[in-house]
Amino acid sequence: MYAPSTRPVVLDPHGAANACTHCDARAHSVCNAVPDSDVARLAAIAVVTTAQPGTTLIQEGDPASHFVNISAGTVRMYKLLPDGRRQITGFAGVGHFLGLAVSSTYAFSAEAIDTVRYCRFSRARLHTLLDDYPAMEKRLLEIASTELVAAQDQMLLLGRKTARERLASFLMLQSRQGVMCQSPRGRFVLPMSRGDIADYLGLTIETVSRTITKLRSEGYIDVPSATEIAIKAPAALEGLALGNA
Amino acid sequence: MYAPSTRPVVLDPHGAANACTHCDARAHSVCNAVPDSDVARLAAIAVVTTAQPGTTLIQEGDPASHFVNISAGTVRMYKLLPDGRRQITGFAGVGHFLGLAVSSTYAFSAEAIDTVRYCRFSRARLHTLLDDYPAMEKRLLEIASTELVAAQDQMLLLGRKTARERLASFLMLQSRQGVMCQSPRGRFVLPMSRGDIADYLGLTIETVSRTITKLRSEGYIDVPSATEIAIKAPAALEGLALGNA
DNA sequence: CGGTCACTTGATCGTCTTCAATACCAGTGG
DNA sequence: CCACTGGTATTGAAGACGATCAAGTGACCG
Repeated sequence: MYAPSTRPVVLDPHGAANACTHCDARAHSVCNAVPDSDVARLAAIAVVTTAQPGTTLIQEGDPASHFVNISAGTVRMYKLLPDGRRQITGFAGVGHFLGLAVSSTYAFSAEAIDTVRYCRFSRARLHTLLDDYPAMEKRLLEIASTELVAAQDQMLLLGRKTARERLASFLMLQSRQGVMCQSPRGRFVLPMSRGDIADYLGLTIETVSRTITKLRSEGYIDVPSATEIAIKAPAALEGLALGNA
Repeated sequence: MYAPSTRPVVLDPHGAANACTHCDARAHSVCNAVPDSDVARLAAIAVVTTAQPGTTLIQEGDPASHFVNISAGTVRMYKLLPDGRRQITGFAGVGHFLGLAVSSTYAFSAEAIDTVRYCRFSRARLHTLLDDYPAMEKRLLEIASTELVAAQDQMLLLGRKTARERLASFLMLQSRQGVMCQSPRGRFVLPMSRGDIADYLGLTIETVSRTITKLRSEGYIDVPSATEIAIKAPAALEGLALGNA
């Protein structure tokens, strides 16, 4: 059904329509603004692609010719300074929509963290669709607003929180997002490396590692493996995230 | 023409229509999506208000019942931690639009820095207008996207730049925005206090003050008075902002 | 003038960074 | 089965940048 590699699968309208109808991301995404009956039109302009870990989906400064919708995996969005310092502005998982831009070029880069399946839409084609589905436009505004709220939270974190509070905030956020997919209560997998976490929280790898170790030794969390986290005291950790000592 | 105090001036359609037609903010704002001929409809739902310095226009957590459009003055948007730490997420000047929210409550607060004149629109009423003017909806999406790009830049600043680089970035940004209104080349007025700048850049008042002094003594800028800045070496300062030593 | 308030300047302190070494884990090949 | 390798994570010690605490300056205003 889906393309196993980077080969697009768009030319068979029925197959493609099914691809959209049964897409894991559809429920959480822009696409749900299009009714099932018309989903073929959406499918007709979507190019389904798979990206291996480390692949660049969007490159800062490139012409903003496409939108991207994630249907599996996790992506990191980031900006770089000329000397290589990196700030990760967010992680995008299933259902997330990338590529909103005012100017003609992308303002950030996006890379696959693990194996990522996604749909590419030509900007121009999606815009013509938008005229027929005002609900979709409203949905885009909703998405942009949500991102804006998240960005403001992140500014508060980066500007005013301590390393400890940043990690607490981050782990609580991940646990909330992980809950949808992961099974055991309060336990989840971090798809990103310590380096990614550091560049997301405005810290160094060492500080992230030390702080996680400390939170573990204090009984807030369990760390079964480097990529797994279990939150043992969610309320207390949420308190930490908000600055309660 | 405009209300001199907090008294709304909406009931005279012709007066109100003129208020919108000749509004300083119209050219830069959402309102330019509405044609001159229909501007009365916009004016009919706008409540023009004046806020004294320090007044709260929007309170984080309150029901998000209104949109706000600034027609004169400057506003600071911010978020607080329970213990009082503050992060200013942005400054909004003439033409800026506030109040985008997904949830039913505002995600941030907004206060007048100087005397601010603004229009309030009921969320519900503006939404009905939006159905008649899809261009206005597009404009809102554009605005949200622009804000998002600015937010990402600010995350890079807060997470990865030094105090020196933050001040350089901030001054360059202010000079760009000031250019529209201020007369002499590269010279402008900062409407906000050192404390506001500090809370915007994730620093303390002392560090802001010291860093400005240093930039002055190094010949990058002139500081005729505490609220005035003249940029003497724009290119070099832009370089600083991007990390060139 | 005396008061307040914002800003500036100075001295000390602490958190996080930097530099460096070690541990760990998965994969590969002897 | 175990040594070897490369990459990632952890831990340790020293250092730096910005925060904190504290005093001093200047402008505005009754």
